[in-house]
Amino acid sequence: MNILVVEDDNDINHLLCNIIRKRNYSAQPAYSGTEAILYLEKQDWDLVLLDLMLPGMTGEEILSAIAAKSNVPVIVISAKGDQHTKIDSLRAGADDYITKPFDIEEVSARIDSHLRRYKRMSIAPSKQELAFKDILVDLEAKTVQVNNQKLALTSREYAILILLLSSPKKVFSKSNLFENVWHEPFHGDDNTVNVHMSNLRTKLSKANPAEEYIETVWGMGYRMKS
Amino acid sequence: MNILVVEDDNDINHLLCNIIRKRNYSAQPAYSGTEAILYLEKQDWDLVLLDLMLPGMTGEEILSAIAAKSNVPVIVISAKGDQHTKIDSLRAGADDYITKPFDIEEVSARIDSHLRRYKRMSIAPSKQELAFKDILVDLEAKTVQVNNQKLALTSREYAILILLLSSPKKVFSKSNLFENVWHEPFHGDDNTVNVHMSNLRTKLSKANPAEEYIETVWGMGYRMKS
DNA sequence: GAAAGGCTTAAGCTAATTCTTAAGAAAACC
DNA sequence: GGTTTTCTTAAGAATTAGCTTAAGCCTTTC
Repeated sequence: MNILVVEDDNDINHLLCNIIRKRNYSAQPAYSGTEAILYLEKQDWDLVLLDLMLPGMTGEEILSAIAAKSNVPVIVISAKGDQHTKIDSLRAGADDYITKPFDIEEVSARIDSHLRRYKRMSIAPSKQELAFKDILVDLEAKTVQVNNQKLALTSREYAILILLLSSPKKVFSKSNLFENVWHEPFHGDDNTVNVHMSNLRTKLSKANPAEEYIETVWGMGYRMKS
Repeated sequence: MNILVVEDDNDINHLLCNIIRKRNYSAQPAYSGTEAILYLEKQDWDLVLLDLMLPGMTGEEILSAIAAKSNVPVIVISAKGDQHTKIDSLRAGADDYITKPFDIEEVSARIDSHLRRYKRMSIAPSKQELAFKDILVDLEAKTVQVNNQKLALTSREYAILILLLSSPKKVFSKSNLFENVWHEPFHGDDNTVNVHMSNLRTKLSKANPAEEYIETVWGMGYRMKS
């Protein structure tokens, strides 16, 4: 779960990030509206904590800018305690409104509440895909297309492919693969990864003999071949 | 949009219903926990406003009873203003917590905010029917037709079918199914889903022996067979 | 409080995948 | 060229996932 914390005050931002990390979510601080917009464009977020009083932008501007970029839930955390601002923010697209000074436990509980709801509901929408060369993975349907042909992979092979595709430039060591696919520690004398990798490569190259998709980085591990 | 208002005080219940109707949603008053549960079983709701202090039930009992019946969002409206109760309620499943005496405009704005979010994310937004091959589901009447025959499904079977049909291409893992149908965390050694799936398949294929509707994706879960 | 229907659990069974092993081939390094 | 690492292959064993059935429990209904 990735949470973006938009707050210009350094101390408060830091405090909020700590609350989030204590609950084992990842927190990314942003200190201005423009910085926040950049982060929103760059990747998907599960929740935004937003201070309304940012330099150079009004609260409504920020809220509508966020709404234009994504439909991520937004919790406003603001020093403005008046009903007028609160109601306007909620009407402008905020999902919650907490006034400063805030109770840490309450912020934590509200974050959890929104994430819980969001998680429960994100069953249907947003199509998620991974693409690389002519490999196309539909993460929801868990199908793999190569060279316009459907590829039947076992769940292990699928897990390996997904992992490699998640960071195509990264070299994954065998122990790295083992931890992420098998969720077990790796014992150096194990040929299992080799065999699975071989099987995966065979299936990929059957679908498109002209391409080589996975390369071996000698002494290091494996990586998608770019 | 149907909103259930659970509040034993007649005047406040009436006031809340009026707020809701002013925004052109329909409001249904309930004056006790047991009455609320009955309404929850009888039909689908888009939102619940809930007073925590009801005769005969504690707040947490009500919240978990609601969670067991459906995953409708719940806004708690309570006279208890202490942080402890607030945080406990949010952790117990509430989506929002408003303290009495409340600001009418704020309640209104928060209702809108939750409905907006729910609508944007809900599984089958504003659709009254689901169709797939010759399966026809009437979501209002909760009836299922296959091959022009009415199919009598139990509530669990129905819930499973609805979930699968909501994203026919998506593979639903067992834990995924469990969370969405049973509203409980999944323990790996549980055979329940298997059995229900088997029963559902049997009923479907009795109605139309020629078709296979649900396919098993080995090691991943289940999906509608396209 | 008896009956019916629905739900869960347990057990046996089948099918599919995964692991292991090992030996020869191929590739990379020095 | 020799050494090391990695790849491939294949077959059998082991493991795991899934299916089905039936019995017992629980809840609802009358």
